[in-house]
Amino acid sequence: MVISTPKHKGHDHPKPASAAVVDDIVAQLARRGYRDTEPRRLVISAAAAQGRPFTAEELCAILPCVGRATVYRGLRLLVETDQVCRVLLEDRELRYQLSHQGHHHHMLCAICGASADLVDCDVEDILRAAADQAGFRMSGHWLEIYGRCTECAD
Amino acid sequence: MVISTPKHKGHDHPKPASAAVVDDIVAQLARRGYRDTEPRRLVISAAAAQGRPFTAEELCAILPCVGRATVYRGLRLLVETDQVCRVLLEDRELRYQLSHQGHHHHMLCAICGASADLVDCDVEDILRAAADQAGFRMSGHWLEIYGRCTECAD
DNA sequence: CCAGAAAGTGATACCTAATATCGATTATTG
DNA sequence: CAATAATCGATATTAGGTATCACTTTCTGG
Repeated sequence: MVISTPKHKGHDHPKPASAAVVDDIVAQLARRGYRDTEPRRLVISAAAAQGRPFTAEELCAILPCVGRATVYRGLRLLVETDQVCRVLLEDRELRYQLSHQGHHHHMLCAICGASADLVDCDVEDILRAAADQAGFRMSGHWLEIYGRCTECAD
Repeated sequence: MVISTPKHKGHDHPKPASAAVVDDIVAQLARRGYRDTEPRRLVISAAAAQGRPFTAEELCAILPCVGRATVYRGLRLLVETDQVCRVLLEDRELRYQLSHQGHHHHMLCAICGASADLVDCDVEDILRAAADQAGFRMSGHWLEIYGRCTECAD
């Protein structure tokens, strides 16, 4: 079981998005036929600069020069192309986060909002087996884990 | 526009809510100091009559004689007192369902909308262990399983 | 059993998050 | 460089749910 912990310690602040990361995402999109536009880059860049899961509205506030619809469209596109994943907080607020590709789940800190990836965990096999036993054919699932990260442990 | 559009096809019909079930829930509420009112009973009765997870709006449509706010308040109360639990569909639509007490998860059929309970599964221990390994102290989680029920399996 | 406090109700206003519309703008490509 | 298809952004709209507040009902205790 491999854990990829958040790279920021403490109450982090947005860090400048590396141009390389943005370029890479833009390239991924280009490969699928999506254009390289200024507003799109701004959305990607702002998303990449966040240290933890963020809301669409937060991005809108950060990018007053980009239309609201464009921010939402950009995020949707990024989710559809697996560049960004969505996480659900306990109060059902929807947030976004740069995706570290591949199937994984998130552990979300209720205190600082940080997120840690949980990969290579065998929950899925267990779920599938349990579903099977009930004659249920599992095709997908949604799982979020809530708690406190190391730093907020108390 | 509010129409009760069952996005579900299939095999079930609302069954008459047994008076005993309603009485029992009303009694549970009374024990906590909540009053026994006509609109409340209507909400409980309608909820109990559903064969599968339903939305608040559906209940509103079924109970045109009960105010919208009252339906929502009633559902919230039932959730808070563990009489009803909430389930999330894949498109993040929120639905409700009479609770069979105790911690459990739901398997939701994407075809007919039916829900089956998953109990006595050890997912939680696994999740807690995985979280521990990351120094994450798990306090809660949200899990929904999507797939096809036995009848829709074909 | 009855008055009145407290809980509950419902019409409606409001709110938030998100999508749809549509004319103007921009990126590609021939 | 012009054509055209994608994209943008201001704005309207929708969905789902909460807040308000005057009115009604339930329950209590004298």
